[in-house]
Amino acid sequence: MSATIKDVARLAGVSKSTVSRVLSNSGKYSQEAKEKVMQAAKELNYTSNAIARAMVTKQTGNIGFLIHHRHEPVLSHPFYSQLLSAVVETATVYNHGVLVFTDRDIQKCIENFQAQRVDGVILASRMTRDILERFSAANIPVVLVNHSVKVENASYVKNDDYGGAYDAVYYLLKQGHRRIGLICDPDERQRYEAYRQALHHHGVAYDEALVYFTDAKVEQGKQGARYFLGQSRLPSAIFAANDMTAIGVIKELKANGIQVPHDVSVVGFDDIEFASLYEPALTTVKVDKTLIGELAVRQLLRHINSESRNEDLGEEITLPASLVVREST
Amino acid sequence: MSATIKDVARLAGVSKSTVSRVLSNSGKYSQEAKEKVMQAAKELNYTSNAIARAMVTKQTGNIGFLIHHRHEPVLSHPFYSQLLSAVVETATVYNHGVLVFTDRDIQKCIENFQAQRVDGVILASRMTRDILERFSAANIPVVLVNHSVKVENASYVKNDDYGGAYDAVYYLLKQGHRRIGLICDPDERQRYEAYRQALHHHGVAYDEALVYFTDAKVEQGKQGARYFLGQSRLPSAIFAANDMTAIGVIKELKANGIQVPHDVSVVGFDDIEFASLYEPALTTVKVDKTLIGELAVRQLLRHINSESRNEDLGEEITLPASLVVREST
DNA sequence: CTGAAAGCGCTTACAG
DNA sequence: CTGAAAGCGCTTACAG
Repeated sequence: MSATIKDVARLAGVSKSTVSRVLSNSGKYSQEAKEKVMQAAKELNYTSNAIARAMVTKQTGNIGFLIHHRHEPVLSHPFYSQLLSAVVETATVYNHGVLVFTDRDIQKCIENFQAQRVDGVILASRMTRDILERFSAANIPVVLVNHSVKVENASYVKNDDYGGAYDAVYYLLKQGHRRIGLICDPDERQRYEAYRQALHHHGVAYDEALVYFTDAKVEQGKQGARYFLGQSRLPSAIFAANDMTAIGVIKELKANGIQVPHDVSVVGFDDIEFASLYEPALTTVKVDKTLIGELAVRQLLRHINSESRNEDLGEEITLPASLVVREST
Repeated sequence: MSATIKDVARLAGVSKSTVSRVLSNSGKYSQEAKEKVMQAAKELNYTSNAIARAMVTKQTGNIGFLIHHRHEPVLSHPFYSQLLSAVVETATVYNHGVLVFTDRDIQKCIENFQAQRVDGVILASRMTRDILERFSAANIPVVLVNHSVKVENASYVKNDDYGGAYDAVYYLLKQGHRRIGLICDPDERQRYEAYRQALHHHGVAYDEALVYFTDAKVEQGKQGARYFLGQSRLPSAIFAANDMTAIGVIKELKANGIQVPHDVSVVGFDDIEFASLYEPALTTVKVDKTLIGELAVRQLLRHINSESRNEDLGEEITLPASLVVREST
């Protein structure tokens, strides 16, 4: 179908070896050879075959992106779509493609990545230790995003969840709030801990009844709001540790005639694009999804390009999170 | 590194051919051979090498997803992220990976797709005819999403933009509106035409001053609102032919003390997740992004799997669009 | 039903 | 600087 290196060689009157050298710009070749090859390649409309190259170099030039959340696809979640967008753009800059899989069956995803021989993968979902070990066994470099299961020789790019959450709660405290509700994904330990500590440091007793664990979705936020609505006394502020949840909370409160921020203050987490668009605009913890994505691929590429030495390249980058005060508090 | 078919063959005491047959479940093999091979494969932790297979079968099992918009990445736009999500999920079901590229340089993307030998690609962006012809020349099947440049042997999955937009304007007309503004991406010819026709069919003169062409973004929506605000008389309704634009319009109107829908009605287009979350919840034209994504990969797979015959498989699927009336009108 | 052999399109030592 | 040859890990006729 499409021309191969062999066709080019024949037309240029040189060997395949020479063609390969000039096309990949490696090794030595004469200016004359180069011209003939280039000319022939253009004439034949030659495009390189990454598959065949990968066969020998063991590098496909593709990185994998894996995402799932409790067996549900979340690729369209604003947080992840922005992350993926940054990943794809950065990878493209470095001439890498990104291969995406989401599947309820995570084992199948791993197999696919292995079969496709990706050079490395970015894990954007919560993974268990044994899953990480499979990657390690398969000798596939990984970098984990916003993740805390430690495993050797993996890199981490994360947001300062603890700091961000602490700031959020501290801010609420400073505003005079003492009854502060928390709605949090049970996997977000850092945010939960920060909430506890901030309270503790400021002499506010921790009240279990003020904490509601649930998924990071709008509907779950509504549920959380209902949970608080069911209590004899409403918290004066709610830290919904995710913007989608925060929006659900506000909507449900409004539906029950409760004004935000007049009656209850709400702060979210993530600063998705919609946070500033919503009304009231969300006070939230800003997470730099674009930078996270960018650093994740950079870090991964570093692993990939230094496979030779078996040193532990595991590095951990934590990006600062900052509170953005808007209208919901 | 990882075990190959050869290792499995040795351990199982059969030939590579036999291993290949049982592993890919093709051709004939005895039950006995199967057991030995399976056992050996498991023991060695064998995973197939899709690259090597692609080398001979000429099928990588990957499809490409290309997106860009006037040289800007839009992967994180809610419309496209939902589309991609559906594409990835559907592809996964059919055991295909999806390789994503976004680049300002679209030629480079095409080269990458060719080099990676994707089996086909889904084009989610506006493409010019010559770009489509490159795919055709490279013999890569394509399916275009929401796209109108016709090219032979390509399939189209689109939304009934014309019908949806017509319904939206008709609805506004029925509500008694006569001065209806339009804010529209210049590439969305169908929406524009539907606007004109609906007006025409109902005896309302077309007024060029009521039409503002711009990009489908929040900021551009604000600009559009300002444009109308600058006129001596505000339209009584604005059809912002994209939800992001519609939100921008509403925000800007509000900022100027104008109530939606009390003073001005606004209808959007797309029904992104945020449309129903925003306040006022957007009246908009619902586009089934998930179904579009699903049908696009199904259609593409059909092309891929019937490459033998050279018949024109170009098919065009148009999905109905329906108006969803909420609070902004 | 099974195995030996060729071949997919490249890259990379190895000689020259 | 250049070419012949081996080999990457598979699949697929072809014999048997």
